[in-house]
Amino acid sequence: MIRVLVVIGPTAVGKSQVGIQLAQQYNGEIISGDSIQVYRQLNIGSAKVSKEQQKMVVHHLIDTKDISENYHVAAFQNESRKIISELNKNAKLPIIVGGTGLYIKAALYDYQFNEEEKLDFKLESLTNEQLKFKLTNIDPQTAEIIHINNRKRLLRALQMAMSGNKRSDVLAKQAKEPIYDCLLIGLTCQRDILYQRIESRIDTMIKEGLFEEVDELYQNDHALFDYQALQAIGYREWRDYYQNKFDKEVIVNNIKLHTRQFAKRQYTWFNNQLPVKWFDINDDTFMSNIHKEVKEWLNNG
RNA sequence: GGUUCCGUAGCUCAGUUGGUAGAGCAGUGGACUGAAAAUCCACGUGUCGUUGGUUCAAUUCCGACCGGAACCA
Repeated sequence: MIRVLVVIGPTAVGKSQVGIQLAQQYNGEIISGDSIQVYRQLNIGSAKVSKEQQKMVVHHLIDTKDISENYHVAAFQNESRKIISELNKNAKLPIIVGGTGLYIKAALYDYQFNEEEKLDFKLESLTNEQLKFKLTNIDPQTAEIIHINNRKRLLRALQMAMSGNKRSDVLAKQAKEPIYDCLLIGLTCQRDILYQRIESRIDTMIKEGLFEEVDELYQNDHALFDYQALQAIGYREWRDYYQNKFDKEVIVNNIKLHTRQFAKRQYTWFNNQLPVKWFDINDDTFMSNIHKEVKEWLNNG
């Protein structure tokens, strides 16, 4: 089994730095497990690793898309797996570093996506009740699981069912186990400390020119906020600024608020979806503990 | 100084024609298989400003006091 090292954790705990250290020590290359850092134009707000850091260690899946493109799990799974097997051929240790739980799990586990799905059944005009009713008829098992208010999921499940790939069937075929020999290192710290880190990280982003970054994109393209990529925290909030709803101070506070809420959701995912070994970054020995863990893992099997 | 209004959950406010109260936001927990930095779900006891009075019963009515706002002098 190919070995894959993974560094995860909520936003602003310091994953990038740890990833770089591990890559240097264990002859690895980094695969970014992040749904936003793939976009070339989103730099400051996505907390992308700097050019200097990218020179220290090879980083993959950063700056691979234009903001006008839509990115998604299936693409990430495909691309990351290709890189993993290539690195393995060259005797490099693949290290996934990122905070997008679904992407990382889809790469590591037996998630299956169909090659080409033509999903264009024009369901947008239906109400949630109608969607749920239709889904109950074709794929009752899935209909039971998805809450009626979760329109996005209802739509997706119905599209799948109508294209002949019932979600419940697809899931039933999967082994639900990792396809790699992976070690998941989780970085954490006390909640209030994390929230402080988030606060100061965003203040730093503003100083580094987050607004200017957004403003330049907006001046070039007033349809900016319609792009999927612009749903990213740190970016989408500025729409309210251009619509004269809030001033900059309120926008910045909203970015902080949304980032905190995001970090909490990340914890929920990591704690319940993946077998993570957690290390507290405020523990003086956390880095050496991680090394111990990694070495043990590399020496086994 | 006078008049009027306000003081209820961390915040913004409803409400009880007198039977000790509930929304939104925040917060916490959870779900998650092609938007995931997305989307969705669950969870609400708080001396109803303080203190007297009326009453079987007061957060609700009356008085005083404290804090805040507006207006008049």
